[in-house]
Amino acid sequence: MAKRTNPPAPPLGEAGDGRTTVNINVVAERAGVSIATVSRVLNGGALVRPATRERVLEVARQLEYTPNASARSLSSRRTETLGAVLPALHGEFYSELLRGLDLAARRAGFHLLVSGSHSDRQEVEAVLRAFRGRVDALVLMFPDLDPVSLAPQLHGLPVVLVNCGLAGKDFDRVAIDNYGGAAQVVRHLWELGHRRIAFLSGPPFNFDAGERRRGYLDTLRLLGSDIPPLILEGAFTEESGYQAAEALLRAPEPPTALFAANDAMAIGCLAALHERGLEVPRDLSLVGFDDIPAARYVRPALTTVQVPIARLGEMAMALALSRVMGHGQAAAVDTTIPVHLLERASCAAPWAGPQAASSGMAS
Amino acid sequence: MAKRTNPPAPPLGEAGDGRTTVNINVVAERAGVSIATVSRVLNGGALVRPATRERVLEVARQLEYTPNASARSLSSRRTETLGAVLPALHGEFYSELLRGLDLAARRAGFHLLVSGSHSDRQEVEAVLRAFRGRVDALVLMFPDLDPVSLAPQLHGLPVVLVNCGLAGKDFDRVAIDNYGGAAQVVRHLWELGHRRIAFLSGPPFNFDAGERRRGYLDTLRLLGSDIPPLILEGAFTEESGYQAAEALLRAPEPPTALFAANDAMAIGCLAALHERGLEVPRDLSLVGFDDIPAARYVRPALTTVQVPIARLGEMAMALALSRVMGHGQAAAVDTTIPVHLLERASCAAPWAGPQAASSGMAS
DNA sequence: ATCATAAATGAAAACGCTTTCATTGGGGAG
DNA sequence: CTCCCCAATGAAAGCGTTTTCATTTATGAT
Repeated sequence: MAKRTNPPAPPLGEAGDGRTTVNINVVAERAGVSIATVSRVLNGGALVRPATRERVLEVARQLEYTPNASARSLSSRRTETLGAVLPALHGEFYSELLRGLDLAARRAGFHLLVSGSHSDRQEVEAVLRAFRGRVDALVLMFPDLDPVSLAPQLHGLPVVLVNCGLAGKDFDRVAIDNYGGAAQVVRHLWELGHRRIAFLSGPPFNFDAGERRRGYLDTLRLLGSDIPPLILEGAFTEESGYQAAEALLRAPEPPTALFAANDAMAIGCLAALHERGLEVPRDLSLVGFDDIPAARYVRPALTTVQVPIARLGEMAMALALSRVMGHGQAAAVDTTIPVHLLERASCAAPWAGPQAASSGMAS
Repeated sequence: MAKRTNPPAPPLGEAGDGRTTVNINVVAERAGVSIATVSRVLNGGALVRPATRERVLEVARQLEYTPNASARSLSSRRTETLGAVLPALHGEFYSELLRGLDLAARRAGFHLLVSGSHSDRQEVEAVLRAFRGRVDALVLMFPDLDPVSLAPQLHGLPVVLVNCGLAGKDFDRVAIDNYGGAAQVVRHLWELGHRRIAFLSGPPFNFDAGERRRGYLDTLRLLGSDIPPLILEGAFTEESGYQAAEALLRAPEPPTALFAANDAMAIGCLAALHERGLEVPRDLSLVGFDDIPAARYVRPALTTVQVPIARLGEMAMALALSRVMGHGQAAAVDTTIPVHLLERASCAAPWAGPQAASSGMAS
């Protein structure tokens, strides 16, 4: 508070006080050069005589000088920091995403300012505003918000959207190939001989969920299925998977395979089926999506779609960084990360044959 | 680069250019006051006439003015940002920790600058240096580094150490009650009737691992065990758990219970035992530590110690924040977060009774 | 009304850096 | 031996705030 009350102006070079922060002036004086030269040495390094450079560097090392980041960004208008605004920070998905972001950021010498736990639009806007002057670009992810409407808050910062629809032409975007992954699942089941393939969907407005559903429907049609698709509504939670399984068993003509839009729901199903004395994959083939760690531990181990989430993060960061370095503002980029099916133990050829009569299923 | 090349000085109030950043000057001019007043309105808000305040606020809103963070911190020496330097960002543990940190930070209106993936000391030092002038305090976690030796890099920033030994008197510290958790485990097994309780340890220099081991040993002694403790060396990985189980089975007098220093190893054990045709808990009682999600999914579900990791993060952040607000520099604080045993299905009374003869075990 | 006093406001000096522009010295070319 | 040019350096002007200190303007008490 009363830290700046020294009109006598502390004699620059003096470390006398013992606690005077070492700034560029001190280094300059000690090295017998101007602050401009110190700055040059520490940055681009162009146009400094080797001898001078050495001297400055030596003094800086000796004094343990570290440039003040705020001052630097104020002056240069670059923060060397990227912001990541996510719906949450914990959980398998975001954790991996973060790791990818961090990896790519550090590789480029950038820092990562994160913010999670946003429930409503208000909060997101507040954060976006607060990030002004703190970051050089943003990586945004909203499973359900409309990103374009946020544009005004962005103050012209480069933005990369992760896993969301409608990039518009203003933002770069990178997403998982949800559609393709779903297609692979359906194809796989189809090739095993399944014809009655049900789909357990995610929350209605979630982007990933929608894409996976679309993949399921399109592929079924593409394969020439003449049986109407069966879609159960889920919510990406284990609980909702459990309930869906119960509903499934009450269906007049139960399917021989179930494709759950994520692993959590698949695991919920598994529990429900197990309780009913049904066996996977004998009585029902089951596939998930995401390949969360638990998928490996359930019994039977879950066949699922492996999603390279960390790579998603890395790509997003790379895109953001390339905007920051910004050589020539090219048009918005839209990247899709491929995924692949991981066959484990929860699928088999249909028990009662492709032309399953509904009777054969009970017990 | 050539952004500042306008000697004619852009007429302040003019949005004419279309892209002139709105700063405090513009707001001041439009509101017909000095920048000092604008600053006052936007900050403490003391000593401004209500009418003036309203006018300024209105103009600011209209112009969508957001103060520049760099300038603000340069001047005020506060960044409203906290740094978290962790060994990694992904994985169950860090993910939860991060969530706690984020939660507490946002609650206080602070931002979170994170950095993970540090392999060696060099990198940590570099990050610490780079954080200067970017954060108001630090939350540090090194499972194995000696924190005190880093002090010089810290430039007098407040620091909170998470889960590490030797806080020294310079740093606050918050840790999980590893020791107490281990004690609970041993007691639980003892009460079930187990006397031959083995311990599968973590990496030698890891703090958590050491504490858990200490808890195991002390408690056994305290309970008056006359059987020498049996310690197997592990590495906190599933793989090492698997191998340990094999070693265990070759022991002359196999224990009736195994306490693994973390869940990953316990799960590895489980797999190995299962392959040998042994059944848990009939042939061996098994306990883990951490309560990772997978612990719930393995069969039998793993009895383990639940660790409130998010709370750990929250506490760390709270401590850091209280230093930043810094009313009176009290002595360093050392907090321990309690944990509790979660009984699931992997423990039972010993099969062959407390006075187990080694013969009874095979099959 | 008048003056002391307190409440509002403004001017200007930092904060620590980057970057422009001017200046200084040396070296070669003539 | 000059002259010109370029490499190396320094002076100084910002960058957008906060905060001190002085100044102006209201508020009461007399």
